[in-house]
Amino acid sequence: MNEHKTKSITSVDVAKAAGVSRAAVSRTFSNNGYVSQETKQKVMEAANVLGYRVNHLARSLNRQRSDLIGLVVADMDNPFRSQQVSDLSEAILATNHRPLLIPTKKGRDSSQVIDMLLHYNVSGVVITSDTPPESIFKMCADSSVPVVLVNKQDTHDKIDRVICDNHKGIELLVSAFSDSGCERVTMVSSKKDSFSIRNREQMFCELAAERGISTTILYPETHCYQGGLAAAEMLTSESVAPDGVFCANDYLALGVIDGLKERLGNECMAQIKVAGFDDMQQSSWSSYQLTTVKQSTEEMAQHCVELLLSRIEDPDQTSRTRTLDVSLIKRKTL
Amino acid sequence: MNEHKTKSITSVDVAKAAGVSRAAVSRTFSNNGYVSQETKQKVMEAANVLGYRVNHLARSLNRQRSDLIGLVVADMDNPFRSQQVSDLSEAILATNHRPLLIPTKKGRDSSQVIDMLLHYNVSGVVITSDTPPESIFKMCADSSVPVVLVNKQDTHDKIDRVICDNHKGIELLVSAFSDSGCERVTMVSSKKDSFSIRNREQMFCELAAERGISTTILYPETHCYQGGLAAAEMLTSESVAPDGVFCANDYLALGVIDGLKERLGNECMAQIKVAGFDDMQQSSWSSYQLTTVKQSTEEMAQHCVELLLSRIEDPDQTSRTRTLDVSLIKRKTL
DNA sequence: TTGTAAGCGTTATCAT
DNA sequence: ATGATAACGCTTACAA
Repeated sequence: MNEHKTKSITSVDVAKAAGVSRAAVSRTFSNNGYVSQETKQKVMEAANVLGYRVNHLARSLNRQRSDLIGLVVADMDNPFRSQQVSDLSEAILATNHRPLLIPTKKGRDSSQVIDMLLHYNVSGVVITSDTPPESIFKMCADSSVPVVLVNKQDTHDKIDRVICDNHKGIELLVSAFSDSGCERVTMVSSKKDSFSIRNREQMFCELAAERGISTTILYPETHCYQGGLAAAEMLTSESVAPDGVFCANDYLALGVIDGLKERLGNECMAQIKVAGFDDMQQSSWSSYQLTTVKQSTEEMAQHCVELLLSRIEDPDQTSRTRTLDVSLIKRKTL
Repeated sequence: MNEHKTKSITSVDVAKAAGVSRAAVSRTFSNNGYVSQETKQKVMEAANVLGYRVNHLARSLNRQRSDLIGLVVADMDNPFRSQQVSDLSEAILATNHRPLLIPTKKGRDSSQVIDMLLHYNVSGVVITSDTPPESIFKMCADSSVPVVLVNKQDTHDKIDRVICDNHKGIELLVSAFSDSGCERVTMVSSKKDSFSIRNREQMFCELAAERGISTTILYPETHCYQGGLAAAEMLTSESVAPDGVFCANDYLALGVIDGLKERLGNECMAQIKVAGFDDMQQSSWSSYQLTTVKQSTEEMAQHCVELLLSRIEDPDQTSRTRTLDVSLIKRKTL
């Protein structure tokens, strides 16, 4: 417990105390180059006594990479998003990198985001925002910063993606609707743009048609709880009621369920089948018991860091796309 | 659009291009020291052409502070927590700092957390974890890194806190229970330790007693949805049913409501008053319509950055505690 | 107002 | 295996 309140302990201090050169200190802490057990020991001891910690800023400056990973995310209010963020940051930490959180709420200027990323020499970037301005990842790619896009359509040279298997998911769902005898199912989509939503929309129509299920699509303003509420209103004012409702994501579905219950009473859920997509935490709550398709955020995070790490190793490999497996979670609503 | 794929543009490049010294470049970008309009202009132009960006790593190394703010948070699964994180990171960004996200999930070694913080010379730390190991903020304080504790009891020299006004909140709630004629209300707490929970527990018992309301306390394992479910089970197996239930936080309350409905049927909520604390997003969902006390996460975030900034300015001022105002949100359950 | 030069704390190269 | 030494890119006295 020394009292150097202001001046911080550097490798020089440790070197002096241990009676070695600062190169030796560097080598012991970076596991790089040769150090004898003996000196390593001495260095460690001196470091402990002095309370020395490697200065990552200096290290990063020298190595030209910071071990920081930019985590660009919009809509953290969405609980599914925050789950993604949580798992991503855990995964990033697990690989000895640090997540630099960059929320892109109410239209933060994308050039600002780019600046943060580039200013800090981030070693990589994960983008889970719904509609990331192309400029962001283009800029990163141009500066040869590894980028992983999560559930985004965009494709770009040297940029990897991980996409959840919407096709399989929709297939599972359509089968389920079909198996429970649904003939007219309405899909709840959203006006706001999003790859996942559009993609699911298209596939649902295709696969439903193949099974002889007729489809209608509703477009509330947003794809969140409020949007679901609005969709429920549209649903109940339609001339012929559908026998099933597929929501582009769980967040919408919860709103739809609540809206339906509000208008039609709690028992209405027995008459109409509802399904969502994502399997967010709340979907399992007993007020909802939503049947849905699960995409594991943990696996997603795992894929992201693997892709990132591999591209940090070898920046010039061609773009890869990892598909995230999904599975049907059968609950009460379908 | 130049093609220096690998070599990045430094202030020297800009200086050359603009025909000035690199000090001039530094001055223009750091708004520090004198620069004539004329040279500023030249520098800016050259920088634009070259696509120059200040290297924050180098700047930080030199200035001995990184403008990074450590965001230490546990339990990001809790939607209220993620809302806090979201607002905090926005507020941090707004002050031209960057949030370094440090989740402390399944007992990450606290020394690891400290390392991350100290390795990067963070300019400050916000801790919203429920039970942050004392060692973390002690270490930071010793290294004179500004720390703000959110809803924590601990107090330490040079460490600031922002605490939500539990007293006022509980008062509002007790009045509400009293006004609707409740005489026996059960409080749902939790075995897991948490300042907010304990604090509310104690105050509730005190204030309820003053009003002649008798209280019982339940201790499920955790203070989340599952804990609420468990509490509901205990509640329904008690000999005499209470006429009111106060949950230490909304997350518990949602579980309690769902548990109650499951056991007693949907209509049971007419018989029993329920209230929570925090006002998380889901509490307003129509399946719950939970009456609760709101603590604004935005204001909380605002307080945090203000305290942090002020302490960065003047590190030696005495500890301050900011109290977060709360208000009663009346919905259907009480 | 501008330029020069000395750091900031590491790491990597090159001798030894 | 170890020790000088030159980067890494920026800021900031101090001179001019």
